[in-house]
Amino acid sequence: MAEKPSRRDQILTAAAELFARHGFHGVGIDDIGAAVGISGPALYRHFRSKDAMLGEMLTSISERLLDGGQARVDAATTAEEALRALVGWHVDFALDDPALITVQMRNLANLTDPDRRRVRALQRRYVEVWVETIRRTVPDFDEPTARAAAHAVFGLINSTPHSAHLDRDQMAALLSRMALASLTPVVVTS
Amino acid sequence: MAEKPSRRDQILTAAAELFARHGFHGVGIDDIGAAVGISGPALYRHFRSKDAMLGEMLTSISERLLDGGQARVDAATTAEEALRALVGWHVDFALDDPALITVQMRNLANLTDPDRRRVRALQRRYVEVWVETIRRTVPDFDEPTARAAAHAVFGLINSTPHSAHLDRDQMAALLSRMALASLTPVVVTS
DNA sequence: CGACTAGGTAAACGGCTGCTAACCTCCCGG
DNA sequence: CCGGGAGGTTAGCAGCCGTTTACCTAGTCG
Repeated sequence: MAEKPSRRDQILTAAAELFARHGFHGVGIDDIGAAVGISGPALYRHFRSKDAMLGEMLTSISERLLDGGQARVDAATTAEEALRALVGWHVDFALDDPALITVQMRNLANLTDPDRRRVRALQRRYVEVWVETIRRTVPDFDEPTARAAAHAVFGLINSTPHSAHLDRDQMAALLSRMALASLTPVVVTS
Repeated sequence: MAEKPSRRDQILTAAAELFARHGFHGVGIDDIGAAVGISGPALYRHFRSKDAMLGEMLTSISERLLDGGQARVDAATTAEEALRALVGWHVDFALDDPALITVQMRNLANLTDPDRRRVRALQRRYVEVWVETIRRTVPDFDEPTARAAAHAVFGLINSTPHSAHLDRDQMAALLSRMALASLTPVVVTS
């Protein structure tokens, strides 16, 4: 039998799906409770507040993204390999956890101030990993351009939740190819 | 002197910016009023409800996108030209109206049911324009693939609001190049 | 000049919602 | 066997917020 997920985790994944669909303010405490079979205020046995749920959810996802990305880059030997690994990592994440990706994209504004600072810091470090990797493979991108390009690639890959009409593997292949192609126009064009 | 924008339009643009920054539910009626120098309930002289503001905002943006896109495609003579025009059109829109683009991406869920139906219908027709154009330039994409690719390109271009650290023209050039490159990997790769 | 209208105000209401309080019930270790 | 903590429950409060109401201007037009 599978490792039973702790109640906290059950709640977090359920909440993530609801937040992704209806937005943070569009979901009530009672909705989240109902989604895990308990009702309403029982959640306060596990979380200090609704804000705390979002906070924990977003910091954990940001940490996972950063750690995984860093690990892939470290494991790669060439710059091109690193970029491919990074793209693959982010694509897998977006396809396997579309709810979390959606919440991270849309609900940063609903975080508590200290939580938002923490999450932003993690995200910046993740972007930095991308920027360095991009600049190693596309040397004629200056830093601001590489940063803008990284954000654009995030947008491309994170668009997944809006178009699930392809099966997972085809989607992964398509997104990876598009992402990599979008990052190497200079070689072909100019 | 410029054509004075009607009060309604002032309100809509102010509301768009607020909705983009804080989310629909994160903005109060009083905030919107304050942003245009009047206070609170005065808005009800111009709109039936807060929902109606979002509804009008999103239907108008969807109509503009569709009409503009269709026009560019009709004006083009070759398929490649049509695709370039479409990309340029969407990029310009995203760069000139980042708030509207953000709201359209994030706040579909907050629409009234009939409004959402209307907006969805318009969006689908816009996507259809893209799908047809993409398939004319990349014939080996089947329809679902082309649709997924279109959504991915939207994500890429709409990522603009998150990374304004480049000036407008550089940003437009970068996004256009990346978008076009992401759509034509097959020619180069296989 | 008088009356109607467009547009604004402040005050109040009513419902929704996050959170707390008080209470219950297993389960488990000494 | 019994006491306490973990994890539920329902009822209720408090505050926020969209909306309505009643009232007040300033133009404008017959």
